[in-house]
Amino acid sequence: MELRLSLGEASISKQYGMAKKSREVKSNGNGNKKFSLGFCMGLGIGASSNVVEQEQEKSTRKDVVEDEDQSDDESTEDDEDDDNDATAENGNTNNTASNPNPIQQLDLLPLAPVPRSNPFPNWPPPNSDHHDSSVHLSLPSTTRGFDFDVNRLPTVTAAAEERETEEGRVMSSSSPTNSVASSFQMDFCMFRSSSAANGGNNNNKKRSSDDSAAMDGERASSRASDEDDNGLTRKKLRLSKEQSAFLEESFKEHNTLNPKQKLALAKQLNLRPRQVEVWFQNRRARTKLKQTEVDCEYLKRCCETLTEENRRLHKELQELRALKTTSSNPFFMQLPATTLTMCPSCERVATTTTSSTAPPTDTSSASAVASSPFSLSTRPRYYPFSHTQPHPHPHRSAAS
DNA sequence: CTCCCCTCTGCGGTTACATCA
DNA sequence: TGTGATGTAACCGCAGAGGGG
Repeated sequence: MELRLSLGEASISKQYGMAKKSREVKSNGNGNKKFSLGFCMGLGIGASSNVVEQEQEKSTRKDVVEDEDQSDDESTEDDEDDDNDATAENGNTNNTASNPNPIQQLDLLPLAPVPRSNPFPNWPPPNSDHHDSSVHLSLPSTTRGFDFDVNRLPTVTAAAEERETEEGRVMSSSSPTNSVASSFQMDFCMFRSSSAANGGNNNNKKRSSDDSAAMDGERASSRASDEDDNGLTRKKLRLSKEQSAFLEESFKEHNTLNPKQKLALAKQLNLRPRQVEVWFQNRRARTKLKQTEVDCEYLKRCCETLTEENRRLHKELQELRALKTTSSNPFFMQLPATTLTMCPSCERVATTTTSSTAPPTDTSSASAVASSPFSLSTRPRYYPFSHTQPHPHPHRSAAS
């Protein structure tokens, strides 16, 4: 089987001209090799076996069940309803559990199109304004305003299957990057490997609680895409505005997610938990980057202000020296030492009279920096720089 | 208790793709 | 229509925490 797979991968990689990283076959930690069955469908030719379809559906169900084990408010009736819906949609009444060794059916894969069930029975949501994905499959994804939401797993109804069968020709002849089939199949790959990974985990490490088992499954599912988009072009999946807005709102509340939150969010948005996880990771990264930019800008302003202050001080010093050399006042030298300071905010020079015996104040010392209004502790926080919190003006108090 | 292994998670960096000017 | 810039989803590798044997 591995040989068959590697051949398939090679063909795909060759066909797509990809520099594929060697992650096609991995150990699942139990010494067994696991691989993506679904990748064979990535040829864009279409799957050929009902058995394969059943396997996909079965693994999908497993994912869904495990996901819903994670959520407290889910009942198993929903699962059954989903199963029924999927079966009804598919028109496939075969007993999927009756196949003892479905993996052996792999060699039937890459030929004729086959009816596909909906891997996510509740996908798309009933009130979704997204159209049946099968309608959009015939459209090139590069078209502007193309409405096919690649984030949603395709729902292929029996009525749409014929159309899709015809469109398979278009898909297979189109460029891989434009092929809707690629994302289509990537999703199948993930479901497939999810179940495989779950099995591996269960064999490898026995867990007593359903929770932990589900966690393993979820995590495996999360990372599954890392392993199983073998040879397929990574499809860019744009989140819808609604999804982004919802995620954004959620991020405002908490910028990290615990597994339950992640699953709930994924379920609510009809995304995979992995997508939610990645979105939050990227969102945190963006926040950090923004903060870095703000800090950078802030330090730049600090630098500019200090440069200006330095320039003024030099100018002031020159004036004082000129005054000193031109002054014939005998009391000039007996005046107490004066330290000039400038408020970086209002840019006014203030004088501080010190004892003539005291050492001159070093305005560039660390203490001066630490007391500077530009200390890092007061740097702005990812919002526009403002002076809403004016710093105390030492020279004002000294002057008063 | 300590060590080792495994899993999970977050992060930094990067890649790949979609979109726009 | 082609192209570079930009935004971002997805990926990779690593580190650290935590649990179990």
